[in-house]
Amino acid sequence: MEKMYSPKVIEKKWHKIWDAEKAFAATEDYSKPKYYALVEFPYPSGQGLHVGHPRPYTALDIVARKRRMQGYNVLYPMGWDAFGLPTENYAIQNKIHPRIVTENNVQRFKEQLQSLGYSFDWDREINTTDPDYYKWTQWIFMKLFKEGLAYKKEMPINWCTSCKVGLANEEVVNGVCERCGSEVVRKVKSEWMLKITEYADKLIDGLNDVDYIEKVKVSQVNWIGRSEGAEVDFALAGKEDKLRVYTTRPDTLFGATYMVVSPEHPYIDKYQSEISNWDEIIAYREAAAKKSEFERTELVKEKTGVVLDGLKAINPVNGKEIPIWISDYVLMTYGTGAIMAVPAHDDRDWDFAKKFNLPMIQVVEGTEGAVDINEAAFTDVATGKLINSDFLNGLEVTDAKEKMKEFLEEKGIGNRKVNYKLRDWVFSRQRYWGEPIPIVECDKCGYVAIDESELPLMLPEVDSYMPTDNGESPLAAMTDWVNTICPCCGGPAKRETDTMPQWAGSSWYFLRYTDPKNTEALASKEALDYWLPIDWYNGGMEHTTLHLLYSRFWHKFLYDQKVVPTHEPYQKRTSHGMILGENGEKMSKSRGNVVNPDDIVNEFGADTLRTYEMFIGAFELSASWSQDGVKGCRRFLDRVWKLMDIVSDEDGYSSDMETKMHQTIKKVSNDFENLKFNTAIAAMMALINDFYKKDSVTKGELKTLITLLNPVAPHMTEEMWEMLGFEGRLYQTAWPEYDEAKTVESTVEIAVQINGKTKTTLAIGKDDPKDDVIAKAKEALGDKLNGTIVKEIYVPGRIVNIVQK
RNA sequence: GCAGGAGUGGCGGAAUGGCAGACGCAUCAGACUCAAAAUCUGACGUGGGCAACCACGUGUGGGUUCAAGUCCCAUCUCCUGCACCA
Repeated sequence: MEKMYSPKVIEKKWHKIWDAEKAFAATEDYSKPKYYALVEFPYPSGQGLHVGHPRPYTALDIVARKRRMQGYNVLYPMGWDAFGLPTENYAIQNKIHPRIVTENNVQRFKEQLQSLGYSFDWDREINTTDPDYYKWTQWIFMKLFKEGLAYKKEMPINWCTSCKVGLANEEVVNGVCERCGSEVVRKVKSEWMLKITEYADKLIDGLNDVDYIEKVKVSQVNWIGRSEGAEVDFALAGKEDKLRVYTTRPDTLFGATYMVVSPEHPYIDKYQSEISNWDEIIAYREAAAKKSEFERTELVKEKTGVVLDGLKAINPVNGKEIPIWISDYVLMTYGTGAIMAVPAHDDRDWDFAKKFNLPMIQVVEGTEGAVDINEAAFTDVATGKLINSDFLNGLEVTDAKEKMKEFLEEKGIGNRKVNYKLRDWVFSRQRYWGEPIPIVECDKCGYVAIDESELPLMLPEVDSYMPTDNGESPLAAMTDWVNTICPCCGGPAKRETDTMPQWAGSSWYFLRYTDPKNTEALASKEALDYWLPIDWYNGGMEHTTLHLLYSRFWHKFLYDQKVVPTHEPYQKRTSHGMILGENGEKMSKSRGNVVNPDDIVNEFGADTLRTYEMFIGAFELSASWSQDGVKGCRRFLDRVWKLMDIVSDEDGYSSDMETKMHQTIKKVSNDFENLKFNTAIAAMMALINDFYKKDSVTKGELKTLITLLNPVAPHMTEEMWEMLGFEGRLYQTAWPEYDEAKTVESTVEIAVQINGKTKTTLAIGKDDPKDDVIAKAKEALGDKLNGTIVKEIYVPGRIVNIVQK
C-alpha cells in the first residue's frame, strides 16, 4: 500500500485545485449544448446545514458532473434565500443587524457546502438581500403593478399572533402559522395583493407541457381547484332582489328544496326588518364568528344553522317557494356566499336536511341498480339519469348540465361560470427584513410606482426591528423615509412601509443565475434564450403550492411581458424524500436525533457522506439515518481505494470482465438519470466484489470504475486518477461509453421449469436455437418429466417452461 | 371523506410478467492476532432433513396467465397532501 485513503487531506487538496482551475464554471460559449440543473437555494438559518440538505444537492451534483463529462455546458448554481423571519427574530433578540446575521449565516453555510465538494459555479452566487439583486425583485413588482396585477385591498387577513405578520393562505396550515405553529386569527388590514387568480387557467394548462412527478401536478391542480358550473338567480318572494348562487350541478335545479346563505351574507342585514327571528340570527352569527379556523376544520362536522323566518326564495324553474337558512358550512369567500340545496344529490345538503327535517326531491336515478336517497345522497354523475325534472327527464347527467346551462342563459336567469379555490396572493408583510415595496401613496394620485431610475429602493437603517402590536411595519416609524414626494404630481406622499414576503426573491432567482452581474436587466436576452428552461429542478414537496406555484406565476407573467422566452420555467421537477433520525422520526433538537453533517465529514469524509446519502434508499421516499450504513459506505470507498494494490498494467478490459464492464456502464449511466442512485452504487459495489474475487483488476477497468464513481465521490476518484498516472483531470474526462452488443453474456444460465416451478438450471449459448435449448432442458429434467407434455415455452436467455399434465 | 404513495428476511432496500431477496447493514463461523479492533474468507427467508432435497413464502381474499411481488377485482393497515370550495 503506497498511501492510505485519507479524506481530510485529499478533499482539501482538490477543493483548492478545482477552485484555482475554475473547474465547474458555466461558460458563455452559447454554441455548446447546455444543461441547467437547479436545486432550491437554502434559507441560511443559524443552525447551519442539516443532513437533509445534501441529499438533493448531491443528487443533482451527480447529474451535473456527469453531463459535463458528456460535453454539456452545465449551469449548476447556488445562492441564498436570505430574507425572512428567523433572521429578523434572531437580530431582535441579540441586537445585531439582520444584515450581519445574514452574512454570518451565509458564510457558515457556504463553508459547509464547499466542504462537500459540490460543483456549484460560485462565481454566480446570488443573495436575495443584496440590493443589486432585489432591485430586480422590485422591478418585477412594478411591472405587475403597472399591469394591474398588484392591487391594495382592505381585507380580513390571516394574522399570526406570534410573528405579528399577515400570512398568505398557503402559509396557514391547520389553522396555525406554517412557520412558528402559533395561532392565526383574522384581522382586517389593507394589504398588497397579487392577482395570481388571473393566471389560474394558465397555471393548470402549462402542466401539460412539463415533466413533473405526478403528485406535484395533482397537488397544484387541486390547490387551484378549478370547477365549472353555473350561477343561477333565485328571486326573493315579493322583493326586487335576487339571490345568486353558484352550483356545479345545474342539472339538479328541480331538486332544490331550500337555500343556505353564509352567516356573513349582506342580504341578512339588508332584510333585517323582514326577519322575525332576528335574535336567533344574531346569536348564530356571533357563535360562528367566534369559531377559529382551527375549530372549523377539526370539529366533527355536525351541521348547524338557523332558518330566516319571513324571507322566502322562489325556485326559478318551477316557481316553488322555498325557505332560506343560514349556516357556516356555506363560505362567504367562495362562489357567491349562497347555495341552492339539493339534499338528494349532495352529501352536505343531505346531512343538513336530515338534521332539520327538510324535504328532499330525487331528480337523478341510478342506471346501475336502485338508489335510496333516504340512506344517503346519490352523487354519482357517471351513472345517473334525470327524473322529476320536466324537460331534462331521461337525460344523462352530463347532457342535462349542458341543457340546463343553455336554458338558464336563454331565459336570462343564470349563466355559465368557472370558479377556483385559489385566492389572490397576500403580498404584504409588516416586517423589516424584506424588500421594500416601491410604491408611494399620494392624496391626489393614489398609489404610484416610484421612478424606475430610483431602483433599488434601499431598505433604510432603523433603530428597532421590533414588529408593532398595532400591525404596522417597523418602517412606519421612519418618518424621514416615509415622507417623500409623489413622482406623479410632485406633491407630498408617503412611502409604502410593508415589505415583500420571502417568496418574492425566490420567485425569479433562477433567471438571475443565467447572468448574475447584469446591471441593465435582470439578465441579458442572450443568456435567458440560451439557458431557459431549467432542464431539471429538484426541491421539497412542501413547496408545491407555495414557491413552485408562485414562481410559475411570475414566470408566466414575465413571458407575457416578453422578458423571458419560455412560458414555463422548469422542464422537469422532481422531489426528494426527507432524511429521518435513526428512530424513524423527523430530526429535531427536542427529539435529540439530529445528525450534523460536519461530524460525518470529519469522521468519514465528504465522499462517504455523499455516497451514503445516495445509497440510503429510493430518492423520492423518506429514509432513516443509520450510522452503520455510513460505515458500510466508507468501507466501500476503502475497497475501491485498495484496488490500487492489485491493479495490473493492462489498458483494456480482461476478457472475463468485458461483459460486466459494459453492463455496469449502462446501468450506472441510466440509473443516474432516473434518480436511482442507490442501485447505481450497488452495481459498482458488485463490480468491485468481482475484482476482489479474482484478486485482480486491469488499469483499464479501474479507469472506467473511478470515472463512473467520480460524480458520487469526486475527491477520492480524482486523487486516484492522479496516482494512477492518467492524463489531465478526471473531471475533464469523457464519460465512459458502452456497447449494447457487449452487455449480453455469450453463455447464460437459464431456469428450467415444469408447470412454472423451477426444477433445475442450464447453461446455454445466447444464440442457441429454441429446439436445441428445449431438448437440453428435457434431458436435464430426466425422469421428472413423467406426464403428457402440453406446451413448451422458451423465453430467450431467461427460462424454459415445460407444461405437463 | 377525496387525492397521491407504500406494505417483500433481523434491518435499509433490489427485482422490462420469466430462478424473489441484488447491494448494504447486523449476526454467526473461520483466517490473521498474545488479544482486541481493523481487514480477509464463508454462511445467512421459514419449516423439515446429516445430506442431496422437499414444502411454504412479497399485508389479506379472489381472479387472469404456461408463469404474478409485478396485471385485474375486492379488502385491511400505514404515510403524505387537501379538506364543509356548493
